[in-house]
Amino acid sequence: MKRKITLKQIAKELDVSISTVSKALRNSPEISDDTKQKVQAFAKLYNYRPNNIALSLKNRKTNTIGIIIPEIVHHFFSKVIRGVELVANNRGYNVIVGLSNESFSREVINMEMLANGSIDGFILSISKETQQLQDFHHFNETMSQGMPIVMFDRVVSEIKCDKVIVDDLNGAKNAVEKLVHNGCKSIALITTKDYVSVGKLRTQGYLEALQDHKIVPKAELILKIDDALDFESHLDTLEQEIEQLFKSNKAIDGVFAVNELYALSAMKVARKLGLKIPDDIQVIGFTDGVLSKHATPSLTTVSQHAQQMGERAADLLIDKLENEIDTEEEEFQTIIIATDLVERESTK
Amino acid sequence: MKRKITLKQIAKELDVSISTVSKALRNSPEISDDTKQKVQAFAKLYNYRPNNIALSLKNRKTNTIGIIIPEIVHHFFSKVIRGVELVANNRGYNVIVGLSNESFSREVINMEMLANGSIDGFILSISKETQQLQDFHHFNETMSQGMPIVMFDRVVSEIKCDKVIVDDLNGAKNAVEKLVHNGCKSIALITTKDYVSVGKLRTQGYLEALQDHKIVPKAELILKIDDALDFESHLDTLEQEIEQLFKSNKAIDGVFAVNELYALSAMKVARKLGLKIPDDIQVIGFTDGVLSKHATPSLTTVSQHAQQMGERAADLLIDKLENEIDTEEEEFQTIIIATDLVERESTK
DNA sequence: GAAAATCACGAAAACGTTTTCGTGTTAAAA
DNA sequence: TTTTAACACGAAAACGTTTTCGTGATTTTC
Repeated sequence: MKRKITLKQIAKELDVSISTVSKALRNSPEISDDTKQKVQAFAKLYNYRPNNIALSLKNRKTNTIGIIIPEIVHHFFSKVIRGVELVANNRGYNVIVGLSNESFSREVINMEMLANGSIDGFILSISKETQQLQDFHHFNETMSQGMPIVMFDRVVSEIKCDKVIVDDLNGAKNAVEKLVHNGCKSIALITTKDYVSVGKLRTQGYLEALQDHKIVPKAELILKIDDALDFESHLDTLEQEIEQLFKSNKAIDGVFAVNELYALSAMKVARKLGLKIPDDIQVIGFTDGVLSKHATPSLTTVSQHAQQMGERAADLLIDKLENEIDTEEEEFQTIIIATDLVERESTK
Repeated sequence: MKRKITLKQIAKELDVSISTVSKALRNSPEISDDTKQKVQAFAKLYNYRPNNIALSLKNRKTNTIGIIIPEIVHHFFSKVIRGVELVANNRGYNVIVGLSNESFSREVINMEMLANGSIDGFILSISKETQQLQDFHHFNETMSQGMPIVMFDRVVSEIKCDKVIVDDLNGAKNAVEKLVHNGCKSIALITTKDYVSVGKLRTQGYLEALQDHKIVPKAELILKIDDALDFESHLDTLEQEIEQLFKSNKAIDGVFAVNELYALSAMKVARKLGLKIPDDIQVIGFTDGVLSKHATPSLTTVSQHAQQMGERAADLLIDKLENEIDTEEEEFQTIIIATDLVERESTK
């Protein structure tokens, strides 16, 4: 088990100085061809690679970007990561992943851990708990130390930074309009409590679509789920609430759900109540994940282009990192990613 | 935008030496209480945190582990990552994620990128292409430079290192036995080509189970899918092949599939052919992901405990990193994670 | 043949830490 | 009072790079 070879060792072996070795390897004109050849051959033989840590320290630049997400076992977030990885690697950067598990304190700890020199900038989506607590000091602190942040999906307007968001409002609006055009007269909404920023916007899209078509929204058609930290385990409750909704409103012929799981549950309950999809009732969900694609019937969804979000976020961050020219007068962008309606079997 | 504060700056402000500041902050008895208080107060005020990069360079230890996986948009792998993150963070380590996208060259590049000082050790699952090419030089090189590797799930026996694997053989065997006990007389197998190590083992488990019950395996009941790099896009072909299988063998009353997608496709085709699940035909899949849980009918699967795999792998790696006592005579462990059969609606 | 220019290389600083060792000052022991 | 011990701190090296600047030797120029 030999250690990695360093410039110093090469210098010693070849009886030249460290500087000569360094220059020879970088093909500096200062060094004679003889010496260059000798050094380069030796380096190749021993498979020399410069130590990244030393480079980071010297250049005060790690070429690594940190990404903090609430949850990794999640189609949307993992697709975002893939997008970030893709452009980051192409542009010579590494990616460190930190998980907040939807917890405020873990978000803070993870950020502090990475902020001390490990990375050059952050890409993140804030945890539910942080959204509830409305405590954003860690973002401000990080940025005030000159470390740029790009937020995606779950953003907070109070923080001035680059952002990449989904056009939640119009995505929802288009989906509901689709239902209206398909002849739905009584469209239910299954959404989250309002503190979840994206849930709120999607709800708003639903309302606007109805208003545009002169349909008066009815409160009894709107089901707001309290999605406590893990909704996976509350499937029963979820289904019961939906069943209640359907039973109290027999006229429902369309459902818009703000995520896949709600939509799938709605379909399941509908089937249980003997309703045919899409003949008796049509369903559209938000978030185009694996579940939608492989459900039976497959689910029409609003696609968020998660990978593209990751790519844009990474480009935004790296651009900022590499253009330190505009030191003062920071300009922040917000990129809005349009959604697509992916039509499948759950709508006519 | 102030830069992060350093020891040097504190020293200058307080008119002491850098060493004094360092010692004061680490509560060295060499420093008087007066000075300590002064320094610590100042450091707190300016929110001083030691620079990780400098520490890494000094200690020749990054406290970061690298994890290379073929694909992140995948329930199994993201669960493994979560497991790794969990114990890594608990034990004071960061996690860097690299994606090979099932490509040999990207696997090599990613490893080289991280191996030059960025991390202390690897946790990885090899790409399909690497499995095909049988080129493992990068693993050997990495290890010969003193960087430990822990492989999980897709491992290769030629490489001597710690491993965490699923008990694929017995997992498959148990599943098939379950089908036998449930009265299935003609059990089909949907698997991959043999170069995929796990596919091969699961196939073997199927065969052993049949033999144990004196059932003679029939070649026509075994469908080997050539899962080229992305099977998501070959759904049609997949379903056609399965339909062919079912039509040519009307007696089939049980199916064991080596992954979720194959199992789901089998269910879909069966339903299309008018077969009732689980009455006419029972289905079991390998890999307990979201699809299985939310399918209708929900799918009985072999659970691999992905998160636990990640945890064990991380512990294995960190143990090795922190016990450098046994320099020579390396002992390598292989941890076998037992599977569970999660019974749902697709079996009786 | 002397001055100037070119060449080929080395010394040293810097990035931000920690730690070993040395040293001047004060307090305790003889 | 002198010697010794304890105290409080600073200088410097080390981790592995890159880069600026200096310098001796050789070559060119007039």
